[in-house]
Amino acid sequence: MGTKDEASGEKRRVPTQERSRARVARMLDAATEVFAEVGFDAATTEAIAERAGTSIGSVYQFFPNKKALFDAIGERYLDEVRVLFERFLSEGPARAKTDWRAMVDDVIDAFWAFDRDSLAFRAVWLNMHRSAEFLVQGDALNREMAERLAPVLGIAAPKIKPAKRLLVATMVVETLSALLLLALRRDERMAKKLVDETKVLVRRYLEPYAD
Amino acid sequence: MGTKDEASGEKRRVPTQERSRARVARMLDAATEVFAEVGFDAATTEAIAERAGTSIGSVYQFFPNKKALFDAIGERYLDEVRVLFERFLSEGPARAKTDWRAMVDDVIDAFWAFDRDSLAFRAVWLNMHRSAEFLVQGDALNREMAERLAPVLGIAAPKIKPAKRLLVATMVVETLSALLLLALRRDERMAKKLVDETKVLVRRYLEPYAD
Amino acid sequence: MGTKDEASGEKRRVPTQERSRARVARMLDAATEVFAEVGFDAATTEAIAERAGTSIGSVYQFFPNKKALFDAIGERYLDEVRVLFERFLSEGPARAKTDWRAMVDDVIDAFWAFDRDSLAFRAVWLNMHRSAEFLVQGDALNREMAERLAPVLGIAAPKIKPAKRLLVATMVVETLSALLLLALRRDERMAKKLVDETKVLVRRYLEPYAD
Amino acid sequence: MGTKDEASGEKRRVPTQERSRARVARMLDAATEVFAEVGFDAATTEAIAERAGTSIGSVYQFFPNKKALFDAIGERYLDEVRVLFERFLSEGPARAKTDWRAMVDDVIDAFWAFDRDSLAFRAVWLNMHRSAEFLVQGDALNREMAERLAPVLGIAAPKIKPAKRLLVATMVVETLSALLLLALRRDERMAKKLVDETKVLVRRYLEPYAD
DNA sequence: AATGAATGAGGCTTCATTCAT
DNA sequence: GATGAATGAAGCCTCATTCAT
Repeated sequence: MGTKDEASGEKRRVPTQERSRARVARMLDAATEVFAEVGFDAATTEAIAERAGTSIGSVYQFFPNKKALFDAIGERYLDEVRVLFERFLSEGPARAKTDWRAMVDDVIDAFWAFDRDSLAFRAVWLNMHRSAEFLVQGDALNREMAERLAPVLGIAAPKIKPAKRLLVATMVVETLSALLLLALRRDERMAKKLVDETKVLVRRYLEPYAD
Repeated sequence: MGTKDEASGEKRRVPTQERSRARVARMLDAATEVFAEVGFDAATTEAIAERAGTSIGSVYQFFPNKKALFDAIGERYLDEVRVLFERFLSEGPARAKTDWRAMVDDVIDAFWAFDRDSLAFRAVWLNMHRSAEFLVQGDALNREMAERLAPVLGIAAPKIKPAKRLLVATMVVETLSALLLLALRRDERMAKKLVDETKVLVRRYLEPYAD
Repeated sequence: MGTKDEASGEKRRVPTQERSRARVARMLDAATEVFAEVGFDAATTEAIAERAGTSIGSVYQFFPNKKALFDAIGERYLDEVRVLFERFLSEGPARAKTDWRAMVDDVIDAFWAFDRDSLAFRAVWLNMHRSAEFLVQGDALNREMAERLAPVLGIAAPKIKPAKRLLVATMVVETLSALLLLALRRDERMAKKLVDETKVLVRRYLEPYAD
Repeated sequence: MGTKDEASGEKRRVPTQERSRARVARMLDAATEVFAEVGFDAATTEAIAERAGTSIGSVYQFFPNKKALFDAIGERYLDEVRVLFERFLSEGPARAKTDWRAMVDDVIDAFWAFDRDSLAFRAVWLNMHRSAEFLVQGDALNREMAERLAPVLGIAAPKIKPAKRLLVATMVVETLSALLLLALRRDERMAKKLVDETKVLVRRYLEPYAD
């Protein structure tokens, strides 16, 4: 986990050339968009290649099959999420302790901003439930996020018994995903309301665990 | 709503004979299973027919296309959900007022039991996000559930301003769905923990709105 | 030829009951309409049964397959054509001799009137070219019509050598069919012009053969 | 007209490479044969692909659907017919005036030779009457041929009032098609007789209009 | 490495025909 | 005899994947 070389073989070649790296990035961007827009099955490799400005031949040079594209997107999404978490963790335990309520808001805002722009969130979470094969990958993602959240909770909500931390983290991750996904398909106004109410929900849930 | 002749233009025969009715029920059961297992796109009409113990020809006698099967499942699911809600509503507003906490638990237990057996829940919620076409149907379902929940909240949580009731109901519906869906793909032990924690979450969320 | 029991077995049972006879007639009418409207392949047996006010089951009681319906229509068309010819033949050779020009006009008018109402002409000639199987049937029809026309020509156009009579008759039949078919798919005004010009054409063609 | 991108929305690739062009030509040849042999509906795309020595996938790379193949054949046929007409028109009005009888013979001979080899004629005229959708295309072809013939008639048969020219041309085109089509399905000997008699018919029809 | 033409398995759907009631 | 539900073969078309250039 987190070390590349995933599930379906993901990558055939490690792109050493700079140009290749950029090309692969364009492919992933394109795939993310297409998967987010029409879903995994309706997405055609041709459409992805075209939007990436390449040929399918080139796509298959780096990804053994369609699924590998999806996996790579998940991986990249995770990488970005890791960075996001790193940021909050680096703010120091100090803040988590004293100001956890505001921190919850910040985290939710950060994810909301991130998800709205990147589309990766949508692509990943929307298609994760596709089938058994995807679930493994999906749950892995889910679990990693929970694992990253757990230590934060350890500080912000010290009353949670260590053994239960992962459970609570999982609850939060899953709830947050569902609600942001919902917000994503509503109009601007409603989205804002949903996001704000999500903050309320998470705060109320964690409150008794805090302090 | 609830009177047949839905969305995708049911240009097909309406089952009047007893035997046909049973057959159609078998088809819907089969479709529910297959959609729940492999997702809408990966599900083949052939597989559905086979599992239903009929021929594709017969399936198409009642459903004009694959999507119609899904819509019918959604409709049937909604019908069952309506019954579930009716039950709680008929218990009288009395309980909602005094004993709303226990009532939340009961509702969650009821849905959990229901969802675990029927698979319809899984089939519907998992595939609802597929595409624009499905979203309409999916959000309609979502909205109907929220609308049914809203009045209950009106009694149990009188502090919610009427204008905000639907928002809160939507939050609960969506959160509940996400968490039960999660529980559904975990093992027995973990599922129980998740369901229990879900009760906690919902209660805490509603608490300040109650009384 | 002309004795029933054609090609694909045509009829399974000879309808003795009056009711059955009427029913079969309705089926043929329906088939004629449908074949004329959408063509043989696009015509569904179900549509034919429905328009005939029966069930497919009943259709198959009298016709072993779809093709048999078409053959029966051809047969019935031929019967009607025979009657038409009989009429002209019975007017006596006298007229053919002295007044053949007017007779040509009458024949063409008669066919035009007949074809426009009955639809059978359209159904038969339009679908006759479908495939090898149909061609046999179609050419048979063609030939029978030519054979009926030949003796009339023998009188009206005595200069045609007997050996050539069938050739000329075939020419006339085929030309007439093509032009009436064309007229049938043009609007009223144009149709009239075409029919009139057809008379001119046939007259000019036969003129040197006459007298 | 004549520039590609026809009717059924050629959303497919335009063959630029030499190899592709040859492949497409093979597909059209195959389609022409199959359509001519069994008719449009009975023709299967698979059969066409096989006879063309390719896969259906390749066929669909260039033609969005079966109908597009037919349209392309019609278009190609028209192109060839145009060339044929061009030839006669370029012979100069001189001949049409003095020697129109021989010219009629030549035209008929030319078409007969052309139609016998190309099969396109058969494929097009036989299936043109199929349905409303085909009629448009079919009548367009019919009309174009008549329009090309009209000016020739203007010279050869100056007695036809300009307003009537198109009518006469249409008569000739349609008659000629019907008779050549008939000749095509008879044996060699009979075919020759029919073609010769066709010349007689057309000459006699036009005679009074000439000079 | 890049391209994109070629392949063909497989999915959805229709409809002629059968047969139990 | 009549009905119409049931069957399943077969057709059109898509699209993931390969491979020659």
